[in-house]
Amino acid sequence: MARRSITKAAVTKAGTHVTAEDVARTLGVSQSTISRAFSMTASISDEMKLKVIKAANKLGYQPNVIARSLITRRTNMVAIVMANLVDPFYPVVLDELVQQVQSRGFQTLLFVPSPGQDVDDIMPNLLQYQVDAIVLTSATISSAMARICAARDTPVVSFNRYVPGLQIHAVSSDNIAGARQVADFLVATGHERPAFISGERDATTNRDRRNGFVSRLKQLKMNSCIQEEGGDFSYEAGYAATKRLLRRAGHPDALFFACDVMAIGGIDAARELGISVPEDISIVGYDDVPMAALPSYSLTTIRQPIREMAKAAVDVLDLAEPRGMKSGPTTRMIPGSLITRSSTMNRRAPVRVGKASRR
Amino acid sequence: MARRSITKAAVTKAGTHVTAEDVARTLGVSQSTISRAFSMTASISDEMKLKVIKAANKLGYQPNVIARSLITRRTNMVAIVMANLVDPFYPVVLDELVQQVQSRGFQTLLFVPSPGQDVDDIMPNLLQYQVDAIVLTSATISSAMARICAARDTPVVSFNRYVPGLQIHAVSSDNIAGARQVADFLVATGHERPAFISGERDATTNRDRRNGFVSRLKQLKMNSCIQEEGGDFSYEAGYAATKRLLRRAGHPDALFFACDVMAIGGIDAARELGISVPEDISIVGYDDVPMAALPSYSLTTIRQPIREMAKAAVDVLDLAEPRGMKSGPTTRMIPGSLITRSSTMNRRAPVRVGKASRR
DNA sequence: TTGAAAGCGCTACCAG
DNA sequence: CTGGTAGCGCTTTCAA
Repeated sequence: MARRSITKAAVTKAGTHVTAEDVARTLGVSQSTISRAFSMTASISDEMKLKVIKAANKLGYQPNVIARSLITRRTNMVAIVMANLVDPFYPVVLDELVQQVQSRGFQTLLFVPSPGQDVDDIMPNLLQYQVDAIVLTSATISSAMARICAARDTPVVSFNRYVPGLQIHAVSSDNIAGARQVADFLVATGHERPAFISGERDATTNRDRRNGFVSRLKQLKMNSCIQEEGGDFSYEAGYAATKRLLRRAGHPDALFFACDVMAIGGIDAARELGISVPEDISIVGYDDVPMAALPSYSLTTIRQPIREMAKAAVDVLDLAEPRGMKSGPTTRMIPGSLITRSSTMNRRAPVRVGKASRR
Repeated sequence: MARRSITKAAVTKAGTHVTAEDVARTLGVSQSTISRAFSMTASISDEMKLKVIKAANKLGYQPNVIARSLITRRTNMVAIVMANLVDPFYPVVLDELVQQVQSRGFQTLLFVPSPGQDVDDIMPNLLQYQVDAIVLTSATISSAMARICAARDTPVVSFNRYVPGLQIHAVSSDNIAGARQVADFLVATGHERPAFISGERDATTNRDRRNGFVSRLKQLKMNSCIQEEGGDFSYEAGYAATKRLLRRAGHPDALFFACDVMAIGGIDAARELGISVPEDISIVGYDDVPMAALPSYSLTTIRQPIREMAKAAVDVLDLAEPRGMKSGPTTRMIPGSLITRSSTMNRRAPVRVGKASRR
């Protein structure tokens, strides 16, 4: 026993690893008092609190949040799962999400599934870290996994995807309404042969954008909408699909892409074929990524309100509450807005629509 | 049917916090045994291990890594501090770093300093989480903070910056050598009035690129290098600096920017002024961000070997070792390579240099 | 190989 | 308001 305390004292002296116990000893108070000085709920005299803080600073003491977590059952960590960091849409999403998380006094544990790994595979690992909440971006989990999270009272929100019936929260922009705005706009500006180029076939974002677009065109008595499969949401997919489409007969006069990055690939493909944008063909994207505003592309698109979406997503996790999902799963759809730039033009009065703006 | 209800029961129980104790009780063994089944160093019979794992799965038990951390003093978390997620260089860096961290069985705790907050401000918070190591991207800490980390045996590596004399590891690309390659290339292709447009004035990346460029030009008997201050590494800074520079007399025939994003701003600015790239002026960037390869820009640049840099950064943290910095701070500089595209041309034989390539 | 017991550093409850 | 005391869930001696 004696040997043990000698060792401990030596370690303390070395400056490594100062504990509340150490601070208590130098002050001749109890360890509980040190704890109270760093808690905002516990009652402690201002005088004592000041004394403790001062001593703590001198010794370099910082409460160990890991030890705290063990007893409070809260780690103050939110897991964010994000499969694709490189597509320009996601850095903005991550930035806004992390800001929201941090502004509530929480930290972000970031999980990037390796290629070929799906979210369910990483969930067990993630849950071991006892995170207080989980944000899934452009991904979903199985209903079995959703049940496990519910049983643990760990709220989960899906960002930019939703699965009807799945017992997790969801926040996305209103993709159907956004796509309808595009249809309205293209028809109003005199386009007669619109096409939709899809991204990842089964993603809800893709389906909603396509369905909203096609169904609104039908309502407007425009029954022929060419469709081309891109396969995924990449630049390469947009580029390749555009080349295929434009080489075939019956050229469309407007292309609506499932996302901006694809649309930018589409613009480059059209230009390579000697087809001018917007004189020969109008191009519309979805997202309003930073690149869409560059003068070389100046892409007409639907702006996703990422900041509000991120705020809504983190709000619904209800981090201030002790734990759990209070009110059953919520689905929130936030409307986007049409940003007209010069990748589209009015074919009734052949003047460029919108104005070029740099970034 | 029967199996189904068992599963359901297990999940329900999972809600009430399955601990090693619970698994031990159902198996009639000690809690220590459960612990040993999930440890790879402890000795346990294969038979027992299997039995424990099976029971654990049935009950939905997962070891609580927070509790484990308290005693092992290792959280298996690496903090990554990244101030700017939006500039296209950083998503790639983050992606590679996280891959490296995860591939070693660690997780990433991501810190994004809010505007106006510097890294020293967030370090105390970060250290409370008892992370095993810290990666700072494009940022440094005070020497006082470096000493605190050293005292705690928490290794720190600075990615893409270095501070001579600071007791932390550093990994960056060899910016001086890269800039020299640019100078060599521009002189070899007949440029006579080069200019350098700087980014953030005091960043080591900026200083090394400028100094490497200017000093190499001098060696090559080209003593006049125009310099223009951009102020920061943004598109806007590159755009504005280019406008200022090109409106003044004595037009340069080549612009070397402190980074790609600035160079892209520069291309847009030049085009707006009716100056053709590369016919009237050659433009070179630094980084090789994904956008640099787009046909609209097709930017000649120095490619930073981000994957190797990320690997080197995480390697130097020596995560496999119990703790601490074994061998004093290391500084590694990894060479980049010149990628010639069509934003530059050979002014001796006026034909475009390099070939356009999409992304 | 296994079980019992002692903590890791902290919070939370109970008296005083 | 403060000190004592009991754990949080786990790893790790030390015996058996």
